[in-house]
Amino acid sequence: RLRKWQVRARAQNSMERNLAQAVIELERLGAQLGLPKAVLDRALEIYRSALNSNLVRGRSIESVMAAAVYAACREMRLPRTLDEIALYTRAGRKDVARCYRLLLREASIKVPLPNAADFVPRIGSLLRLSGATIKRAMEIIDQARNAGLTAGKDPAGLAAAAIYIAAIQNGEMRTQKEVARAAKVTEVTVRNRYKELVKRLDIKLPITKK
Amino acid sequence: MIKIAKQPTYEIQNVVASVTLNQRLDLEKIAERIPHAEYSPEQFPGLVLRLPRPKTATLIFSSGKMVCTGAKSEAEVQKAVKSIIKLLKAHGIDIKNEPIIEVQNIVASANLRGTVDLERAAFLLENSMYEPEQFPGLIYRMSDPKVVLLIFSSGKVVCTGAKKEEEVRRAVDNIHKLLKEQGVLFEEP
DNA sequence: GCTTTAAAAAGTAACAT
DNA sequence: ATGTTACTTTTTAAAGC
Repeated sequence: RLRKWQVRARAQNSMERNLAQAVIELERLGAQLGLPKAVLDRALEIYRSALNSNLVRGRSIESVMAAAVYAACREMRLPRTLDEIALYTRAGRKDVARCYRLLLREASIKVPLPNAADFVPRIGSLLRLSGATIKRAMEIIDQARNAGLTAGKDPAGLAAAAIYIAAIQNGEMRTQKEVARAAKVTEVTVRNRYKELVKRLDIKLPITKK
Repeated sequence: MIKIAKQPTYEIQNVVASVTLNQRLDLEKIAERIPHAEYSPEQFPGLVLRLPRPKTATLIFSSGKMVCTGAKSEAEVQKAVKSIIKLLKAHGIDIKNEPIIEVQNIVASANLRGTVDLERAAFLLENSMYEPEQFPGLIYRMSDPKVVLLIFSSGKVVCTGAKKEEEVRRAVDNIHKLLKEQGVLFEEP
């Protein structure tokens, strides 16, 4: 019986040690990404469930915590891409992505589908655009979804294109380069999405040629 | 007018097979004698032999086991393995046993002939994963046959993990039926 | 777990012209 | 601004680290 108690105590200790290290990692990530406390709390909950399901065994605490933070952001509809989070992690995007998929499948974490509109406020504020323009961009995204133009597309790219169009329509024009940088996608992606939206949604733009 | 139900079409794109020769092979000797053989043991233990026809790449190991990839059919696998053995023999490598060939994986592309609402499909299908931020297709794990399907909004599908062509056919028919039942496939040929 | 090989799908990216 | 090449996802065996 003593043996059983020792095994249990040892397991408990290793879990506590793991969690202590995970909290340090979480605080570091939270500070670098500037995430609100509610998201960090949720990320820790997710990490705890992963730990209790033995999903951390054989994986780095860093990768699993990064995946938990990404899952928490997604749950709470915060516009953070996986690449952004992986940037602050020693492990690469590939490893964090793998841990994230593990959380979805094995820890039965449910995450809402990414919505391009969720990215609009953040990109809009980075570009110092008006509330009206942000609202217009969200309308465009809504139209795009109804027209079936969003399937398979990167939500950040769609948000960038919608903002690019909305800004022009509201006389607050930003270049494709500026929008692309704020949305963390390439100019080519902004251009491709923008062209498709204008064509398929019959969007009329003020004479902005050249 | 007679309604002709548009059946999904599919095409096998890649067949991977393992081959057992039941004899050890000297990869160094093969690499020396066959100039286009690629062999870097520090990088990978297998020697790579590419055939132009059928267009395949075969990995050869010192244990006498091989992995043939790139064939478009099981018949092409047979041809490729025969060619490899003939090539080895022509370079003085003795092959005495008949190769035991086993298909390990079949990859096929398919067309459902319609568009798919991936967002709704992701909610309705239990074993699915849809992360457009990462990959444009919806990943669906089918239990019978046990294959994985990558489904795109265009109605194009990739089926992988099958070991028999029959499994590909069933998987494509199953997903076609399933998506129709769930009302997420909009057929428009 | 990684290394290597092939192949499709559609999207995004990097670098060249 | 367009074109090319390349990478993302999935599957599968092989021998060894």
